[in-house]
Amino acid sequence: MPRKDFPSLRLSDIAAAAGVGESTVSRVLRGNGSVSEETRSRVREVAASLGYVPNRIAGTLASAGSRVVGIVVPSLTNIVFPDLLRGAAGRLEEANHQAVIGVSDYDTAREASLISSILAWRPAAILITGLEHDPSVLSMLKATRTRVVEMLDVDGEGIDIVIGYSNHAAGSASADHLVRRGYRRIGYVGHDINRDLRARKRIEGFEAALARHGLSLAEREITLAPSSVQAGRDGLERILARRPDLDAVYFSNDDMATGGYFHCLARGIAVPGRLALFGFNGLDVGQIAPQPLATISTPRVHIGEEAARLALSEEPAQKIDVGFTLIEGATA
Amino acid sequence: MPRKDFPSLRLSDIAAAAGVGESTVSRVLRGNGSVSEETRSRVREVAASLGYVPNRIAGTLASAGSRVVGIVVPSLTNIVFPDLLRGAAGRLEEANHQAVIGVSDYDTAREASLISSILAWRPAAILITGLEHDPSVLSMLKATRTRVVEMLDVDGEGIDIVIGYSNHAAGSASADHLVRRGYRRIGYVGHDINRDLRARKRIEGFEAALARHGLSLAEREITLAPSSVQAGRDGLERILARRPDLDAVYFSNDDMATGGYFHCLARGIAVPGRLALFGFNGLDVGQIAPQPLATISTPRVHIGEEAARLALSEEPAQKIDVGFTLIEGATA
DNA sequence: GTGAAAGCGCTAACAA
DNA sequence: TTGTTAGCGCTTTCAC
Repeated sequence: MPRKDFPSLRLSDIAAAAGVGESTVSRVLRGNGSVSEETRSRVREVAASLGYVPNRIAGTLASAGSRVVGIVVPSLTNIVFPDLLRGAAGRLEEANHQAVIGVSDYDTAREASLISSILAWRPAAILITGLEHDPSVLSMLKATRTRVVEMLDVDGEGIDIVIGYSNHAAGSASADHLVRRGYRRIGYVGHDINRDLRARKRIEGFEAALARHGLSLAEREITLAPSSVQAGRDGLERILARRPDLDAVYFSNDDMATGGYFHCLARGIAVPGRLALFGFNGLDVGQIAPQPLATISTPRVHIGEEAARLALSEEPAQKIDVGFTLIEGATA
Repeated sequence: MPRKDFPSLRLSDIAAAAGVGESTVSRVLRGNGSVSEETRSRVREVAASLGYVPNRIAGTLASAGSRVVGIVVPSLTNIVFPDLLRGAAGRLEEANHQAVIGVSDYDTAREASLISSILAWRPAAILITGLEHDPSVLSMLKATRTRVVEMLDVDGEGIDIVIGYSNHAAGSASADHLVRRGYRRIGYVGHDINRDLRARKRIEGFEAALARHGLSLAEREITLAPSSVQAGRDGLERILARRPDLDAVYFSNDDMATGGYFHCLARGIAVPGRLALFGFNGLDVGQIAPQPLATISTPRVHIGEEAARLALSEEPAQKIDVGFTLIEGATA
């Protein structure tokens, strides 16, 4: 039964026990400054034996440089964001920094409030997704002059550092591919694009490319819910009920497309003979399926890693397009 | 181009600008203490217009009560842990707390070091997974008297609060189910059980139950890698190469089982006629497949939520078994 | 209802 | 190489 206000060991306790001054203990524990080998080991010993855990709150306040990095993601349901976190957390740990996370649930107001409470910890940097934010975010970030990295998108203006890929271009590339393969009656099965702005940019890019080919989307089916395998399966069923003549369907992402693929398997719809399927993300599950999913793969873990690295760097503001890779797969 | 050491606005700046004392500003901003409506609104206005963001580092140091909760998970690759985080992060946000996360990569030494650095932030509580930890973890946690919640497992001794399910019992229930259905030549396809101790407890429970039925595992195929769809597909292929006569395979989790299912689809192996498949976790993807996967579903988001709630509560140490649900599915 | 002042536990000059 | 001391920005008595 732990208690909250429990006077834990302080630096001065260690100093007293080791018979040295506080600053000496501080030097030893932080490994800087010069301390004789003898005192050094004695202090370490005492600290360890007493189970001393330095108070970083005090340390940070005194040194005005926190080792915290805030990360705000819109969701944890889609594996894309855990991937991003994984990359970032790994790098941060190497650099001896701590990740404070927030989940905005694709809500810009909530994102703003999460950012504001993270800012209260005076983080060394803050990592967020996308380029569209509540106006207050911009002013808070500018005012605190915190290093900011915006991830996963390059279609627009960034605040400081931007690293990602063009969702618009990814959508276009998907359309070009389907058209090149001869598909003409193409439908779209998507999830809530009012909230997921990157999915929206993809379908916009997709339609723009179709238009360049003199085509347009034959039908669209949009679920007002987060993306999921279930939503993809149901969405495909509904769109086919309305337009049984579709020859290809573009999905808002791989989860959705996997659901669509399952629908085809269950109903005996030949893929891609009767219907082609195209996703986005390049998830493991889509690639291991009996027919690897045609999709676009993105280097998510890498983006997280680089975002963390840049966040802690002194590099100037910049926009980095890491690109994407079209996977031909076997469903289109 | 943000700079690190930038003298941000302090409480005293607001106090000066509003023409009141520091303590008054503090009272207003924290909404306690009595302040006249007039001063209150004036202070708020000034603070807002100047874009003041309180420094929680200083606040926490002064009040000795951090609003940080540490969470250490072994991985983010398996959606189970993001689910846990999602549940916990939601509850923490409601309670105005911040989540600091660490990813241990199933390494107990790294877990210990993550816990120790999180402890340096004097968190209100710390959430970890499983009941097996480096001995140092126990002593650190005891020494700091931090509230601890261990999640996802109840098979063993806990430190403080424990919330999860019995992996051993889940394994046993899976075996009982397969045996009841008439399967006798049962194999196991698993991932690195030296690191994933909960997967190990499941297969131990599974074998114990088989033994009670007078049976034993016909064959086992273990990949020394994290679980994945790919590993499951490859694992099933290998185990069948050695023992083509298996009539059922138990997988270490649903990702693995999904891979196995894909292998069967690709090779035209009739499921469950020729081979039954059984997983663990009850993931979305397994349930939406043409044949819903036989598996055991666990309330992961709920565990995360409850863990967060309990972590911030004053409840006594306790162990909560939230149980699990066997999903018959159509693959066994 | 409000302000002054004493810390919270550490770091970082500055001395010695 | 080591100790002393003045803050870091806030919260919290304690006066008024």
